[in-house]
Amino acid sequence: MIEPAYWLMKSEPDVYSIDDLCRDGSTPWEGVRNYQARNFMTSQRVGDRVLFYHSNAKPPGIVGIAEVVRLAYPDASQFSPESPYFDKKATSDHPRWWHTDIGYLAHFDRIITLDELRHTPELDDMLLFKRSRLSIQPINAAMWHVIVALRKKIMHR
DNA sequence: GCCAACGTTGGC
DNA sequence: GCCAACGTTGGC
Repeated sequence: MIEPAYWLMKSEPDVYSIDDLCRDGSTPWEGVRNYQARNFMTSQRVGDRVLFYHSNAKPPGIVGIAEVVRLAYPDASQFSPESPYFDKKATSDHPRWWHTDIGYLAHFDRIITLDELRHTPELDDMLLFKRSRLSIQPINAAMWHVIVALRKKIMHR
């Protein structure tokens, strides 16, 4: 059996939230226009696990899990002059931007906030803190397990 | 809404 | 290939 890889993917809830993904079941992860994020996405395989992160949210944090349901294919929006994601240097023979499809798995019972992630010593090496603008990033298996365990932890205030 | 961080573009 | 200008991300 092949082990899945783990990822963190950011979305602004005002644009596309985990509730939207829950409603849709799955969605094409269109519109990524950062090379490193694209390269990570093209290396995703069906069955890989995804931490769904709400950025530009109050508070920002991980709100649930999802999975990769379709391998990367060319992003149609790069070819549409009307689209805000249009890229005049992309051609159908040589697409520049690719994306996978992401499927809903579950909401967490609570948000695991950025602040809480920062204060979890096992997560010190998360790219989230070092490369704050990278919207798709790999997560190692140990971190994945720490995070999914955190969601069951009861917060004392 | 502000602004620091940082990725991209394009002139040279 | 450098780097200034510019645009975007995303926390606060």
